[in-house]
Amino acid sequence: MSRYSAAEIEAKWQAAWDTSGTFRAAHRPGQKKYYVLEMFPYPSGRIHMGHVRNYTMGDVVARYKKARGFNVLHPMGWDAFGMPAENAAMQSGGHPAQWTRANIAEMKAQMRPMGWSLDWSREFATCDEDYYGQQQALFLDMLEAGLVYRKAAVVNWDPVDMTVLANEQVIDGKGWRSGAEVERRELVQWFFRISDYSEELLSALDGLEDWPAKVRLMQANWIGKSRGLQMGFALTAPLAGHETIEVYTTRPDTLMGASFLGISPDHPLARALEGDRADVAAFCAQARHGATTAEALETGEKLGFDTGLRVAHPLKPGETLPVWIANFILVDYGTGAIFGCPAHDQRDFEFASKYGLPIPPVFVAEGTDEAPLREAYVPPKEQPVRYIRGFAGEAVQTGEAAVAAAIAECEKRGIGKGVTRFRLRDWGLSRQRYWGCPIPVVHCPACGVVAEKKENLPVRLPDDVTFDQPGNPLDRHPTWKHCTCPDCGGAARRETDTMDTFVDSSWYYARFTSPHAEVPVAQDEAAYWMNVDQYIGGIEHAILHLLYSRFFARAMIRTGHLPATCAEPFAALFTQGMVTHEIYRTRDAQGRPVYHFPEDVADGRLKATGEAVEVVPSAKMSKSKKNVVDPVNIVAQYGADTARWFVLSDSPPERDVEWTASGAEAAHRHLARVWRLADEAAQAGDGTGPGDADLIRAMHRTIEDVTLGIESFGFNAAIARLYAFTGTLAKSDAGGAARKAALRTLAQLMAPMTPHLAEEIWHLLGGLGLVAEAPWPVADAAMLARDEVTLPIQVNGKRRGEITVPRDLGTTDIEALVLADDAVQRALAGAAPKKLIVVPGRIVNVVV
RNA sequence: GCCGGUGUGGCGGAAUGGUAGACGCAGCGGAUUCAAAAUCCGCCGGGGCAACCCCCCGUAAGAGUUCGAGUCUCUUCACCGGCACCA
Repeated sequence: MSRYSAAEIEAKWQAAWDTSGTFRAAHRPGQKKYYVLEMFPYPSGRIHMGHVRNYTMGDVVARYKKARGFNVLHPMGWDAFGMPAENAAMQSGGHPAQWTRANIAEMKAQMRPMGWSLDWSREFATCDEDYYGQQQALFLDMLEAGLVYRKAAVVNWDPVDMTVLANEQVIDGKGWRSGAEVERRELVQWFFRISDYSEELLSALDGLEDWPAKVRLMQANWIGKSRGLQMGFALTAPLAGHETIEVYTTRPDTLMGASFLGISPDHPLARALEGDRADVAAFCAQARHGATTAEALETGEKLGFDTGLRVAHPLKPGETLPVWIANFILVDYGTGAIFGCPAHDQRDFEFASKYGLPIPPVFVAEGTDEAPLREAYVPPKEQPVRYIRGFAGEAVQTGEAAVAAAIAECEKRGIGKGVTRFRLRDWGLSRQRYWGCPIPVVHCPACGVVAEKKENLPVRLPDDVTFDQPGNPLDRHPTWKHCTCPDCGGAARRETDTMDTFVDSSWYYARFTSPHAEVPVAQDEAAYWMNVDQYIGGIEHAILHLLYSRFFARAMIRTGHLPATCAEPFAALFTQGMVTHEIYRTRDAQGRPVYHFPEDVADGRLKATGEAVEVVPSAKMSKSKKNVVDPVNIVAQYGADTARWFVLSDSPPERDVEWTASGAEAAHRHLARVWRLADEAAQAGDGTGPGDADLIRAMHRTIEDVTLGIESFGFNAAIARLYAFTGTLAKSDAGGAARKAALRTLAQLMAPMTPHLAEEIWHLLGGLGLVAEAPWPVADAAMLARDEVTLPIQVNGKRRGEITVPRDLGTTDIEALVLADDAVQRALAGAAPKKLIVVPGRIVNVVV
């Protein structure tokens, strides 16, 4: 009799899997494949519980699918480019490559003891020359296909990271990583033409049935499709080459309610006026400044400036509207100009009220008459309203119908055309950083922008760079950027921008199918392994990473790098919840919060001083709050199986799970109990016992439930069933043979979650080979059916008793038994039941 | 503001329209032990009752559909997430 020793068991079985190459994926054309992928990590140097949960979920799927006979691909790599490596170099010297490589080594050393069934032979880092070189090849092909272009653009400039950010990387006006207030600058930048795919990226969402509806909705909102009318308003007096002002509207049905025309301070006409008139320039400067401050955004005050210009109303001959410059109009949405319809748009209403402009209603609620408005009347588009200033369609119609009618009418009259617009903008990928994939082009004074030749790839990052000053080290490198033009051979300058790191993660899933290929993706491998059957990661990537990847897959199809079937690279997506922990806080002499690590706290007091701590409700583990538990410590204390078991139990995978010391303790206690049961069974004989049939029946029930649980991502429910079965096993008076069979099955069912313990038990009780390679147990349908069923008896829908009857007893017989039941007799009190409902095999309800 | 989601014991959470609270944590009682650790067994939503018989209440609140509602419909409230001068 010995004790459960995770440390011994886990090292042993990890070595066994390695030796037998259990998790090495090989292309086997005859076998059905299954590709499981978890979002690869940034090599920060430490794994955290979030990684443990994410990768354990993927591992459960991978191991389960393998047992079900699939040829499983379950790779791992590193999202290795990016700012933190450069920041580290700036702060403490050293080189980003060195820092990154060391982190990868350290993190891998923490990951391997977790026992995840990863094919490490496919490992790569995005900072490998091999990887980014192929990425450059992809880029060149995309450039040739017209999917990449350069333009001058007002960009979001992060003054702390000294780099450009994509719109998506600006959160509340601040850089997503640095948190610094973002500035606007005009720079020539590289862009991916993701907007070419707006319609397709939107409509294809419908086909992603195994994605969370939430994620699909978030992407649809992000793409932001709208249907409207684009039309020109003619200036009464042309100015600086402007004869008309183009306006986009989604509510052309409200055209008769227009009371002014508004343009953005950045609109070309405003800029033209700015040059001539100091008052306009002053206003525009104020409006631009105001729009970026947090205060202006919160108060949302509408500022306007009447230019004195006027435009003709296209539907009202002889009538004109004033042209205002307004701070709330965005230059880069629509045409940067609007017509204001204050009666039916709250912003326009506020604006018109402030500046005394008319507010004529276009429609009123059915059954009401025109009356002065105190706020804009904006009913849902599908609600019918009565048009009092309509010009197309019925007098009473829905907004939707009116918009369609208005577009048709305007097109007929030649005063505009229906257009579809998207909020999604092109993806700016230029970054003025060192630690990223160099953009493989050359600027030649004679030939212009020239693509690097593929045989010259990769364009390597130079090693000898310094980080002692802000800005782009590539740009100030003494020699790197000086090169010859691939076309004319003359002196030229290399592009010093590198790619946004989201590019790296937009195709890594495809590279895993052929990580060492001489081309970005080997077609036969991609054809076999793609698409990812199950992708697992955090909800925080719902928009950016997933949208970019969907675009990249399409771009790779267009450039011949992926088969046409790979447009949606992630067939199923699962977004897992976070790992949270209570926060322990005390206050220092100044009343500032001081946080404490969980291991320094016991029974609500600091171990060191005995001072009582304040317990703040659970939140995402974060270093700054010190509410973190290091997986390395947990593995050292309890073993990987305990950590794996615990992060899967307690909460449904999509929800947050709270890490508690007592929960981890309980998980470990349970695994030790299972081990003990196996150890006892191993020493028992092979005899029979009175509980054999019951135990085997319970075993089949458990196989069924656990299988369904895993299939449906109900890992917590599967684990609950395993707990229950362990309890049954412990109490069972079955003989040795049945106990051993039950425990071998238990080992198999636990193997996806606690693979090391499972191997140990499997081996101990005479299982053949590795449990990791054994086929999944199948529940015997005959064993699931009971000979007798217990039917609850309800009286008026409330449970009052139960009867146990043979499974196939007829309804009339059941009715007779029910009416004879004591509780029913009591409820009836001599009267006859109004109704008797028998749901065979389920329940009986007596209505009195 | 708009869109979406979630509300179940002290806590995390179970429950194809069919016995609400599986399983785990915490708590309580007991066995074992000289004692402890470890382990094992039992109890564990609220109220009534001498009572583990039984009765009443109970899944955020209110209404509805149904023989039967945590589950479906409507209204309200709270919390969480996403988007947000997007014309």
